[in-house]
Amino acid sequence: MTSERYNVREAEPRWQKVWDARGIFTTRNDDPRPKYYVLEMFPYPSGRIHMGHVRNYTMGDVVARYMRAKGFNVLHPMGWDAFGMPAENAAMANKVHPKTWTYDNIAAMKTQLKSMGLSLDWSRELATCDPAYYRHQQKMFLDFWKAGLVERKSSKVNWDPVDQTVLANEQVIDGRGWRSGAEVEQRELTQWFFKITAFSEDLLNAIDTLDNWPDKVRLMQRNWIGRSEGLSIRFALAPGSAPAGFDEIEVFTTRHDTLFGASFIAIAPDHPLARALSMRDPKLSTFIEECRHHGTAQEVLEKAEKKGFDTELRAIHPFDPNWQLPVYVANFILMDYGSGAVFGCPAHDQRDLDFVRKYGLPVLPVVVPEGADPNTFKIGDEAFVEDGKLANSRFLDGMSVAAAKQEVARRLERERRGNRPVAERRVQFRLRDWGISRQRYWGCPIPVIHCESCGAVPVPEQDLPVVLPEDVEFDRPGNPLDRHPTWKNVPCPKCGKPARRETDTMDTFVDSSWYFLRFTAPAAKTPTEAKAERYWMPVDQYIGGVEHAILHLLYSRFFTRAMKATGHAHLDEPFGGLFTQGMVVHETYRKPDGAYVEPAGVKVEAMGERRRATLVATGEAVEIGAIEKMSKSRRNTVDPDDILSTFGADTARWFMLSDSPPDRDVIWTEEGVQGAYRFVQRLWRLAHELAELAAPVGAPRPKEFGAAANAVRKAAHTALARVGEDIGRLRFNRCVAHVYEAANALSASLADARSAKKVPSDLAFAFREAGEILIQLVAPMMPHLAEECWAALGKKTLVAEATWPALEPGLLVEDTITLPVQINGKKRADVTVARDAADKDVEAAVLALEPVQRALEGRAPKRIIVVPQRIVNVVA
RNA sequence: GCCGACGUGGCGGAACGGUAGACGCAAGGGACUUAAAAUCCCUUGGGGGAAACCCCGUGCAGGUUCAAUUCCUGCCGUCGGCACCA
Repeated sequence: MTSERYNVREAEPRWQKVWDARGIFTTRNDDPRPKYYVLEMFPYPSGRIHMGHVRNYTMGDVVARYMRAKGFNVLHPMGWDAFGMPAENAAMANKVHPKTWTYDNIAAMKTQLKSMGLSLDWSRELATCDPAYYRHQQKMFLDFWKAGLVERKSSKVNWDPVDQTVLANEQVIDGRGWRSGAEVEQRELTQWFFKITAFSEDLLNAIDTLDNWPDKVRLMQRNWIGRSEGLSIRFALAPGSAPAGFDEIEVFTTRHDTLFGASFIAIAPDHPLARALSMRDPKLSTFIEECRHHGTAQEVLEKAEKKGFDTELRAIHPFDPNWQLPVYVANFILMDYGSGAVFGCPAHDQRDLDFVRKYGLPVLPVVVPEGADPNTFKIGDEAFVEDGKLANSRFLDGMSVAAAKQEVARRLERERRGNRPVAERRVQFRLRDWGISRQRYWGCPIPVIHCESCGAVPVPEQDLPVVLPEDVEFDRPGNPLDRHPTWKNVPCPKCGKPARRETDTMDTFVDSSWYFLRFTAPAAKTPTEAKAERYWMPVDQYIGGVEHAILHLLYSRFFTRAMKATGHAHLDEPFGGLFTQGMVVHETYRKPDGAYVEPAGVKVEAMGERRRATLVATGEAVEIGAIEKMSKSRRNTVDPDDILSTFGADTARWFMLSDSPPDRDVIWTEEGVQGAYRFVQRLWRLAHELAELAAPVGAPRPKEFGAAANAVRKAAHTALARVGEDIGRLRFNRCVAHVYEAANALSASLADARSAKKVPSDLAFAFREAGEILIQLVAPMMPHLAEECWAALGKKTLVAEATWPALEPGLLVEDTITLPVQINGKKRADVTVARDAADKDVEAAVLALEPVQRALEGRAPKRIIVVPQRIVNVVA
């Protein structure tokens, strides 16, 4: 028995050095073994890692180390999502250059990540702000352009009229600019777009092939793409009142069955007709102006009060020339979707219903529930959106919704006006093209030169990369590129006349849409290197936060397709397996005056069942508040550095894996960390105790095992089987539980052996075998401790390089099994039978049981359900 | 507002439709110690009972089933995303 303790601070750097020196995590592209590519979403270099990173990278590292032990050539790289707004904000606030700030942060975070003992191939490190990276992005932009996947068009941005600058959605707070406080306006800018909608159908269909993605993410992506089949209908405008050039409004609808319930037509505030009308109607012009005084965020627009403006134009119902519908301009109609115009059927659409209640328009139900009387069926506060039978709809009466849609489409398709059908069936997607222009400095320059005679001209390939100029000032708002004298003004590559560079940079989502491809050959002179790309792609396991479930993943799926179309990749889907982890959350603490206090400054004590918190510095009582996502504003962050230096990487890693299912939030608690640390020490002691009683390394296997030895082996192999299964599914919290169970069993056996004073050779062998298995099970999760214990067991090799132990399945099979016996669905007894007992024999054994006899009171049972190997239920 | 998830002891959680609460934490009791820490052992969903054992319990209200934490419907609460935060 040893009274020493495991010195984490000494041991962890020591093992990290050993791994480094042997270069065991550097991955070769020409390794003959099967490949496995595991990747965690790369971090934004904010300056310090946070607990979310610790969790994310621990999970990936467990997978990487496990797959390495299973004999795969594992790629596990790391890089930096290094462009973005915070660097510019820091530049404005602290007068530090974005580049300096970013690279300092990278250096600091790299040190932190290294202290976590992650099995990363640092030789492949990349930063997206490095011209060596973004030059390839510029090249691909040009290739995409040639391939017809890039487009320039107008779109809306948040404009701060005081700062004269474009704002991100997060910089708009309650409709006002975050710095100036000025009311934000929408402004139209001509911007660059990637034509992601060219792949709408394919991006949607291919979701079905992503078997190793969470269902919820697949569903979210499907909904985001939002395919709907509907009808595009041309409503003629009543003659006389409409501005010149406008004689009809085209609407898109998926509810053409409700056409006879239509009460109005609504068009978007930026619909061409609305604009034309506003020229002659100052009131409408004011209304449209009001609509522009929102940010561009969808959430804000849809939460805003529904408002409309009656244009006094009238549209003619396609089935009845005498039926006229009012035309409104409405703030909830989006120009981006469909044709920017809808017909409103209030009885069967909640938003339309709310709208007509406000403006006093009629509500006529045209679909009624099966069996309801159309004459008495009334719409109250809620629209009827379910299936039913058509009513009040002339030739559609009595039809189902589906049949009515068919009939309406059939009739209107045949009808022609002005040499075109009045309606056409259309497939509509909610997905919009990807606007990539950002009016900011710290991003990848868009390699285009604007010339008055030649238009937008691609920068010639030999002039790539277009490098960001470093002599920029952030003393005022706006994009410094736009006011840079020499960088901006260049001759046109085509005609040589004075021209100017595109000063917009790319959305940072572009940077992160192909870094996983670049990792396969990070030094290649082209964006990718075909052989390496074919070998490594797709990423077998991608791990990151759910908050990226839609945008980042969808953009990456698009980008990979676009790279395939331009010869830079060979496949469509970049991520074979996806796992979305939950957040790290923590209790909040507040002083009586309401101010938040950091956990590091708070002492929490248990008072029996209750807990109370006090300030360490003053002893002042602090209120324990809600558990929330770690954030600076709530001051409930825990600095990974503090944890790593106090308890070590293994403790932090173990705790991150142990407490919650990885796809759910984990609550960081001081007690939990203490518990993890205790287990680190316990396992270290266990290894040393085992070493005293276990057979030496390489001892011959006994021919037979006694009961005690068998029990030890069984515990170890059971854990081995379960951990293997659960790591494969990333159920790390269960792996942890299995390790605890194995350790508990082994501790108990050791105690027995010690009190018996003599350890027979079969048991000594079992101790060695079980000890090695246990350490190997722990190794992916707590790699430093595992090396230390491995050495304590007398091994001269590294556990990081050891092959995963072989399972003996025979040890897991029992001769007899004990089945729970239920009476009327409630467990009342157990029955032990032979493993392969026939159902009949099981029934007989169950009927003989005393509690069953008692319950039956001499009657025959109504039914007996025997679920083989699981349970027996007697229905009395 | 729309889309998606989640809700189980004092706490984190476990449970192919089949024994609800594995495992950990906390708490209580005990051993060791001059004492504390560390360690080890025992108890621990609620209620009833001397005990055998019984009753109640997985956010709420229903439903399907021999059997529901699990499937279905509705509601309540919390969280994530909503296209310029990353």
